[in-house]
Formats: sequence, C-alpha cells, structure tokens
Amino acid sequence: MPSTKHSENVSEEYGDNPEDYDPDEFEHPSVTVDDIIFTVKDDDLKVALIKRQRWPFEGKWALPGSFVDMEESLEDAAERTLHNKTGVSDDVYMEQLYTFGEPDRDPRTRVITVGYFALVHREDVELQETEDVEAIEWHSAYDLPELGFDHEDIIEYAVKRLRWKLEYSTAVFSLLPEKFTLSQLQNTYEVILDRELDKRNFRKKIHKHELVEETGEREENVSHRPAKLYRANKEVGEIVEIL
Amino acid sequence: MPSTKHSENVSEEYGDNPEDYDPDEFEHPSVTVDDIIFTVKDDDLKVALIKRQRWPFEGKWALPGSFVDMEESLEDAAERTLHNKTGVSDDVYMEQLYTFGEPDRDPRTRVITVGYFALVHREDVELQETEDVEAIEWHSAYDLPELGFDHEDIIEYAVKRLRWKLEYSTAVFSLLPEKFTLSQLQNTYEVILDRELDKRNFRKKIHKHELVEETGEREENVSHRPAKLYRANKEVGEIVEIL
DNA sequence: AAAATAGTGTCTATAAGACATTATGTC
DNA sequence: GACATAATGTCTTATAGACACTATTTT
Repeated sequence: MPSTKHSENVSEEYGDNPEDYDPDEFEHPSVTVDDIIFTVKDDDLKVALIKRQRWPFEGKWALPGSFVDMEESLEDAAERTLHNKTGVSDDVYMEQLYTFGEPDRDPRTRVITVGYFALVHREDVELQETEDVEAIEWHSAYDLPELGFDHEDIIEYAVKRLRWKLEYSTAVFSLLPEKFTLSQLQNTYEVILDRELDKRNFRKKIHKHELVEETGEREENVSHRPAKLYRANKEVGEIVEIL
Repeated sequence: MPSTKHSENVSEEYGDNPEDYDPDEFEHPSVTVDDIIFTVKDDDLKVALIKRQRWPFEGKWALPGSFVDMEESLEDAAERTLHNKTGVSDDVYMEQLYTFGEPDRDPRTRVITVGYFALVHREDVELQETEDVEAIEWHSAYDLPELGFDHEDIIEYAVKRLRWKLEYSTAVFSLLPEKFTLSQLQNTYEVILDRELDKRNFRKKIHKHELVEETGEREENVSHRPAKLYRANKEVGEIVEIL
C-alpha cells in the first residue's frame, strides 16, 4: 500500500483530479466528527468532555466524536454523536465549525475531523453516560483539563466562534430556557464574552432589536423582587448585530 | 465489505468511538479539497472553473479540486491544487470555507470535500492550462455556467463569505495590485457587494481606519487627471469593521 | 425595616448617511 | 477649452457609552 506516497507523486500519476480516482486504489484518511457542546451553568461556560479509556491519550479528556458512516451526512453524524454521547435530544443549535486535518493530529492514523458546534439549554444539561460508558462531564471552558489530540485548539476556536455568534446572531437563545429573565440573558452574555455589560445599555439594545417579548409571567420562589419572564422573539441563529 | 451499513449499526457494534476503530476495517469516504478562486476583473467578480472531460458531469464546469493525500495537510492540498491548476503562485490569500459532505453529492462514491476560498490579485490572473490539460477559465460569479456536483451551492456560500470578509476584514487587498487608486479600491467593493457606494463616505472610512498610505506616486498614461497610488497599511485578513 | 434584585432615562460623543462642487490632468 | 476622472466638507440623524437612583418583593 502506497501509504507513504507524497502528494506530488499522486498528482503526477493520477492527474490530480478527483475524477481520475479509483476509490479503492489508495488508502483514504479516516473522517470523524467532533462535537463541541457548550452550555452556560453556574456563571461559567461549560463544554462537554469524555474521559478516554484507552490509548492514545488514555485518562485524558477529549471531545465526543464518531466516525462518519459511508451513508450519513456530516451533520447527521454530528447529531448522532450528540444524542448517543450526551442523551441530549431536542432543540439543540448546531452548526459546522471547522475541519481539522493536520496529518499528525491523531497518532494512530490519518484522521480528518469536522468540528460541530452545539449549544444546549441549561435545562437539557443532563449528560447521560450512555452504553458507550466513558465518563462524560461538563468542564469549564476557561479551565480545561489536559486534553488529547488537538482538542484544546478546537475548543479555543469554538469559543471564538461562540463569541462571534453572540454578538452577531440570536444564538444566545439556544443557551436559555424557553422563558428567561433579562438578567439571565445578560448573565449569559457576560459569561461568554467574559466581560461585564452595563445593565441599562444592554436592555436598551435588546429592546431596540425587539429580541424578546414579555410572557406576562414573573419569576417565582425568589427571595427578592421577582423579574419578568420573557421569551425569544426571533428565530435562533438569525443574523442581527446585537452588541 | 459492509459499505451499506447504517450508522446505527456501526455505533452499536463499535461503540461509536474513533478509538475503537480499525482504519482498514471499513470503507472510508474519499476526501478532496475544492478551491473557490476569486478575482475582480472587468468590473466583475470572477471565479476560476475547469471544464470536465469525463463522467460524471462531462462537459460541465466545476471547481478545481484534488484528493487529499495521506501525508499532507488540508491547506497544503488546497495550495497544491491552486498551483497545479492555475499556475498562480505567490501572495494568495486562502482560508478554509466549509466542508460539504452530503452522501450523494458525488455520483461515483462518497466524497467529502473541504472548500478553500482563495483571493488572487488582478495581475496574477493568468490561468495556465497545466499538464492536467482541462480548460480553466474565469467565469462571472453572477452568471455561472452549468456546474457539476454541488459546486453552485459551494460558490454561493463562498460569495457570502467573500462579502463578509470585505465588510469585516482587510481581505480586499488580496484582490488588488500592490499599488492601487482609491477608485480601484472602491470599485472592488462595489463589484463584490453588488451595490454602489458613496465616494466621499467611502474615502472617509478608509482614512478613518488608516487602511492605506500614499506611495507618493500617481497613475500614468491615463487620459484624465491621474489618481494618487496608495498601498495597504494593514496586514491582509486583519479583522477591522470596514463598511 | 432590611435585604436583594428589578427596573428605568439623560447626556455626550462618535459614527453613518445624504448630498454637489472644484481641481487637475490629457487630448 | 473640452473631456474625464480625482478630490474634498457639511449637515443631519442615529448609535454607543458613561452613569445612579427608585421600585418591588421576600423575610
């Protein structure tokens, strides 16, 4: 098997064109999806990680991932991984993040991974340890444990994307329950952007863009003045310049 | 070969984990890169396309692409494709666009393609028909011929990214020669954004962000008042809110 | 009444957008 | 001097950011 061939050789012999290619003639890279699943909890930005049980990176943490099956789309593979590994099911915002393909990123073989970025509601946050058994836990994105592969870089990239999403889209609603207070909304922004926002200016903008509408309900069982509960007034993911 | 297996089966039998995977046990998808190479020429946004010589989509146009070799990075594959297919060499802005992986996007076999987005200077624009021989030509992104695969979708997505890049980064400089006039700069924006801009407001912004500096030179051999020539005063790709 | 959080408005500075005339070079 | 494009400024409106006090509920 010409597994050590260089691209130049391949190019010369095979005309460098997909159409000249016999899919069984060469070794192919493996393709996986990795999910970067975020939530906001306890005033902290959390990312779901599984603990690895075997070589390589045994005992270290890593993103939940799966191989892409020959007959499923990338997005289906990412959703399947989300469901199988976390037990989380509906109402999850998901989008493709980036494809990481350095030849040596996996010590076993050539693995190209397509990163998918997911935002789950605080409520959905129960990570089920599924049959696949490895421990899955929320970790602070600001204080990560030792990670296998290039997953630290992937998470760093995902946090940048998440910040962008918050400033320029309505993705924040995928991190909140259906009904939420304006303070919860602001807190979600503050945790993710890692800076404080002015309450009055924040509310001015939220209302100017008509991002929320009143439900008519208020908080209950709080030992202070209860806040009004709002719901999202835009589709999740819609592009709006918010901050 | 269990090439028709569904993902659920794979998941159950193999624990759904990359680490359980024997790279030779299953058929892998093929992985390609496709380059979406843009330039601005003749008041038009152009994209480089090759004419296909064989099935599938024989006679139709398609993006230049290559298989990813087992030992090269995705970016190296994209650059190799750029050089081999277009003859274009230095000073090209390139970034990963998106990964397209619908199972049926290629009628031959499962092919996942990583799109790379490239911007070349007007000057570098000589497309060389290389040994790989198929015709390569610039086509208007606003008036595309019939394309094979999902390449029309890919180009549509790339045009959106390009517009975003122009509004929020200094990527425009990769489309211009080293020295350029402010009218050329404005024209590049207008062609890509597909709308007219006010000359005075445009110049105000360019100067406010200190995007350009004077070279001290002026245009030559024009039959009207010659414009000053400027050069970029920021790194290409830097993030700045421009328009 | 004390504690805790909710909720609200003004002022200033900066940015965005609409808009027309003069300047300078070539032929 | 006719032609073609270069170059420039003002005014109005909208947006962003700094900033502090009152209101409401629970205990």
